[in-house]
Amino acid sequence: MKFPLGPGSRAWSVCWQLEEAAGPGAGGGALGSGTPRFSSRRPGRRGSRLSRAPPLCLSHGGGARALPDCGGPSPGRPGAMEQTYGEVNQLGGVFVNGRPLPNAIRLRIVELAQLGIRPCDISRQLRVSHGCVSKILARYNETGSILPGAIGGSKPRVTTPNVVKHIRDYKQGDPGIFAWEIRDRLLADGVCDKYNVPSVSSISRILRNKIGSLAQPGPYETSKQPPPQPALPYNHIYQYPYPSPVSPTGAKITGHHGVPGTAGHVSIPRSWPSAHSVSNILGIRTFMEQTGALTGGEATSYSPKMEDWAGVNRTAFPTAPAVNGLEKPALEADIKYTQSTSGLSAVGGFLPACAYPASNQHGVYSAPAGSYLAPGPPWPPAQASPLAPTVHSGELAAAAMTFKHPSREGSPPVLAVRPLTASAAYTDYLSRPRPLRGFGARAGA
DNA sequence: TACGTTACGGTTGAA
DNA sequence: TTTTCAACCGTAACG
Repeated sequence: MKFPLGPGSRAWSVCWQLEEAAGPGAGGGALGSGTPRFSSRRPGRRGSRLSRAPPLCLSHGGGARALPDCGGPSPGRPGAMEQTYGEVNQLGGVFVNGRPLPNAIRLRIVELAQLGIRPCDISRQLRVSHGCVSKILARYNETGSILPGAIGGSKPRVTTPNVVKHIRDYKQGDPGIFAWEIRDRLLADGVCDKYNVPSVSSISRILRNKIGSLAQPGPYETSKQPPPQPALPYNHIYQYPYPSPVSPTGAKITGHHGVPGTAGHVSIPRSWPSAHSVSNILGIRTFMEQTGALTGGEATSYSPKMEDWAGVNRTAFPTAPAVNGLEKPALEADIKYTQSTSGLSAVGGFLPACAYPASNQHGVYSAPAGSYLAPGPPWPPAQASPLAPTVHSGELAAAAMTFKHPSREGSPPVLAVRPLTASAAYTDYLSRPRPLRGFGARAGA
């Protein structure tokens, strides 16, 4: 199902502002009465189902509605037509195709799994497809991060000017050198490491295209100015802890994302192949602690546009002040998933522990997370679940989270303990590392 | 029934 | 400014 909600927003802004306290009896939450909760099963090939779904609009007080009710500016964002598209999956959950689930939901998935709830139950309870639950849990088990990967952009260039210069030097020094020899020398000289060394074909292309005429000075050699580095093809948060301490530009790799370090010219490709490295997580965490961002409450002056959030995707992180660049996503969940009760408002405090700042979920699900869960009849519908009743969003959010699987690195887990309402015992209980059940558990086992 | 995998349509952002 | 490309997303279906 789709519900168009507003034009002009790549910053998706699903305008479903659900009843905050929509309980089981509150009319089904986002899915208003009369709205079919389930997309009809569509035979035939996969993938084309979404676009055929009838449009829905989830808006304040009215639950899901047909299209005409969906227009109108957002109360919180004057002038912005909070009209965008969302869809309802077979479980009645709302999602935006192509966009990550809200961090609050991702967090809850992990939390519930840590509480021993089966993934299938999590799937049903949160109304998220089990494939998604599986994916998130698997990723969490593998990386310790609940956050989605980096969306968009392209792979970092490995043929940085510095590399090209070295290749040129090698070629000039030995015109008969083979591309593979150049490659080896790049590695041996520390110009590149195994993660960012150009392929032989790339080197050949460089030799052919850029260094075809060795007599010609390189584009960056005519000036003493350092070559303009490609503007950090991927943001700092994707920095990968290469074995080599030297970046292709010779710059030292800074430890933490968001720290401009060498003025943002650390030409480290992002975390290819892994953008979810635990090191990133730890680095972020450490940095957050250092900057005090975790304790920050100043959720002010944040750009409402998710595109402005450096580091949200593959944008260069240093484009924004480091601290803000971190705080913003860190607090995003607080902003976006605010609940009158403790709810999931604490999720922001957990996010910095993850590999990425919050994804572009700003406005994607601009509803309280609890409300996200609220739509539709309670699950299980008519009976008290042996698991669910003990799991309230507030409790969960108040709990401590382990964002680093201890088994992965043999070090104590990094805990993002929310120092609020959780009792010490409960916090301790939750912070105790244990493998997640079901989906993805094997990855961490 | 539970769960891993994957095709699919979609979004995103760098080149 | 627009297009292309390759990454990622979650869903739904398959096994």
